[in-house]
Amino acid sequence: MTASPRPVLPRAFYDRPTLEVAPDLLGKYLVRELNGHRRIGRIVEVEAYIGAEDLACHARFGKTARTWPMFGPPGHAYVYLIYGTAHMLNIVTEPEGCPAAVLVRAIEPIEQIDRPVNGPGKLCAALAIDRRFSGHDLLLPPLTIEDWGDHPRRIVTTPRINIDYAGPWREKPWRFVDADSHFLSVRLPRRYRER
DNA sequence: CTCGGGATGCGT
DNA sequence: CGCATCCCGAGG
Repeated sequence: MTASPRPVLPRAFYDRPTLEVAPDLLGKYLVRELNGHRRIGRIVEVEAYIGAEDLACHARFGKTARTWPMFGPPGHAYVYLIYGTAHMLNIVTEPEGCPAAVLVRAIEPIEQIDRPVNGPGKLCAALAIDRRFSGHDLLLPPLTIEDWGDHPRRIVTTPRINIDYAGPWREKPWRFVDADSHFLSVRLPRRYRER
């Protein structure tokens, strides 16, 4: 049993302030078409990276051979490799010229996914996403985001993961998670898991 | 906890 | 060019 395609998120969805787009991405469906199949995961954890002033955002180096997609139009992918082992999928937000993006950190496996996806590198591996997707338009196959009309019951914010170097930006509550998901990359503190 | 892994941006 | 650094993951 295979789900049919649903509406792909339009450009206008991404062309908004990053702190609005990020929570709205929770509950949306990341769809990777490969070999005639649709590998699908429900987005459950994201982080916002906003502008050249944000010391955790790669845009702090300006527009470079790596970071150029963040400076382009919204609704495109920015993908990079870190630690030589893990690819990171980011979703470009804000109007062209405003460098910002949302890192997709975890998805819930829905279809055709055969390994853990509770981390940004693991989900890229499971969906066969690498730097060749950097600059890809997310309104077009083989990588899109669909709206299936579902919404998380509870969204919780926390500081972003592994940005201890980012000074004053370290504490900003720019990580957004579906508090009821069992597929997060880092577990929520107990006080958020109850209820 | 350690540590591999490879690209990247920057100082030279 | 060298090299410190990095939005991680696997393994112990």
